[in-house]
Amino acid sequence: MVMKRTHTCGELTDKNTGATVTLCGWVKSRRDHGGLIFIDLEDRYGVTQLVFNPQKNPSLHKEAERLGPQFVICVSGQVIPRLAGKANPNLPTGKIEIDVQTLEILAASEPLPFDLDGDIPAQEVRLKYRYLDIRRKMMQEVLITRHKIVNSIRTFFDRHNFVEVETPFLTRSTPEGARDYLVPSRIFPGSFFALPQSPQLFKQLLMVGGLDRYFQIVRCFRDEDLRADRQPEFTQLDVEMSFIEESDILALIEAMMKEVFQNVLKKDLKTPFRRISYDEALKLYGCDKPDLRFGLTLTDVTALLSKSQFKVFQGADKRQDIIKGLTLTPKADYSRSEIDKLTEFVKGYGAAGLVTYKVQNGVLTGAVAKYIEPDIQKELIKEMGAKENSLILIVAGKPDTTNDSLAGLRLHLTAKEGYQPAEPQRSPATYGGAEEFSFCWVTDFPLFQYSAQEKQLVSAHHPFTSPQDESINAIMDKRVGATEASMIKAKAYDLALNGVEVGGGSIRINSTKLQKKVFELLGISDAEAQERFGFLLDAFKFGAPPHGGIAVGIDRLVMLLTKQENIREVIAFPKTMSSTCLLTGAPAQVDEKQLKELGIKLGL
RNA sequence: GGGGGCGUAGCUCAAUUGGUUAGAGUACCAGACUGUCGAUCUGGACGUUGCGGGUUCGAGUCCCGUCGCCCUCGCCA
Repeated sequence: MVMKRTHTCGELTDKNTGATVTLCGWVKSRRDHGGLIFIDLEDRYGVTQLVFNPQKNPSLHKEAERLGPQFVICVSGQVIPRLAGKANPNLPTGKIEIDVQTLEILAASEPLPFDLDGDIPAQEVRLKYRYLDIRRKMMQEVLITRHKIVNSIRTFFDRHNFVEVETPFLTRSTPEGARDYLVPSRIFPGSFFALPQSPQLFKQLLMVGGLDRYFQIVRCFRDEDLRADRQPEFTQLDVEMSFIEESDILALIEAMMKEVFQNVLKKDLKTPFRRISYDEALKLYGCDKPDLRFGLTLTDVTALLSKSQFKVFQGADKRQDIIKGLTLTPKADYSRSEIDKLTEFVKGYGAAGLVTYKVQNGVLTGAVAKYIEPDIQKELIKEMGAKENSLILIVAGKPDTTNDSLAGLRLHLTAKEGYQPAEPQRSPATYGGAEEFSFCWVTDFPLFQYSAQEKQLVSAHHPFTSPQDESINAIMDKRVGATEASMIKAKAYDLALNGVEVGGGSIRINSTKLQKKVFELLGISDAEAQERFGFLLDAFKFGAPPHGGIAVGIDRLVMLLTKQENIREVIAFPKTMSSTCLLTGAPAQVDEKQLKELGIKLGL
């Protein structure tokens, strides 16, 4: 194959002096002195300066005057050293320039809607002209890093004897609980495919198929409202293995991450990652994806403060409420308005309010301090590890909202205070961004959660998740009530990185009998189970090996490793917050003819 | 579905308690200029202040509605 260009715009140095070269690229800038014209020619590898000298070649110089920003050109010429003292030390190619002998304009360009080197334009503009946004260095670097990460992952799994298998996009809904994107069937009007929320069932079938070690880098689709770290279509590393246990999966992913960090970031990642049980995570951090880069842990003071006469707290334990809080030291100087803002913050999570005390002269002060009995005050200060000038922040209420709001408050305060240690004794040496990337496994998730909405137990993970061994007998032998069931732990695990959930998985049930029992507890009838995933249950009749796996969110992982604050930044063509594509205008209406063919009548 | 922020020239932003002709930088156009590298200098052109309504002598500014983008709660592993 004959390449048009002999070099890229980033590789020529004084070592190439004298060589005749051909370069292709975009005109980054033209500096026209009336006489000499300098062109910065750019491609994704770098920038090279071209010179047009009217005395050497008048007609070529005339041509160069026509060149505008972002014209695509191809030039041939000789690599010459720049004049003494005129080198540009900021460029790898700064010691040389190209004395152009031939110029071909491959494509002209209209003025761009925004400056590639200027301030980053509004999201509307970036997404509408995403191809121009991608021309920016920053975007290219992120996309290249993403490629390297994915490439490193593929190489890792290939070397460990995994087989990448593609699974269908046109399929049935999998039991993950999010809304499906539906695709109408033309052959069967009124019937629909669903785009997969994940390849969950297929990967289990691959285990039944004896493939033993499967992985896939695969697109998944969920029709839910978006967030800074959520897109309607996103990419997962999907993994499933047979004849393994939970610890095997964790170790595998740790090894993979270590390799990715080494290959892509040139950083040594410490393994094994920290492990924390779901219960412990909830207790100390109020959430199941704790950011362990810093301390500022929560303290449960339900028992103590329920005894108080203060009616916000009194009898909380009897109402099934909890009282938890955190202590900032030394932060008694928070102003009234700052505290009001924090109160508004927790109210955003549905908390009734925020009770705040300052510790001064060994006692609590603040608007509502007088309602707390002296002996309880003393005990509270002790339990919360507070000291002189500490600020104690307390939320009371339903467990979920209390934990949610305090987990949010913890992150909020940490960001606000710049990772300053609140209490070094209880959170040793974990402040100050000492750790750039803090992975942790959250294990021992509950198998079920009670859904108040449905008045029914639902799967915390998905219905094929195996309970832990000690609970299996309980489930099989006797009838398990709702409260007992909510105590059962699953062989399920999540991977959190800097407070972001980047993965999750489980060991699956491979016993038909146990699966039946779990469906029973979930209120799924035999008929319904057969209807929704009968094909999986059938498969399990024919020798299903014990198996389990995990899925890792590639977009989120790339986002964290490239220090981006939004998932859009690591996706070439992302959707807006309202799941539209500003570039193509999708979703869009379709021809009446298309609808008719699909048997669809709009009832808007 | 709820809460919040933003929307002014192609782009990034400004515009005093509501005040008279809505500015700046950059990009664009024209001209000048032989060592620049964010080139420089001179001049020019560029606005339905997202859209619709209202209050007012007067609205970019206040009110109501609506659309778009972003953040967040719910939702979503």
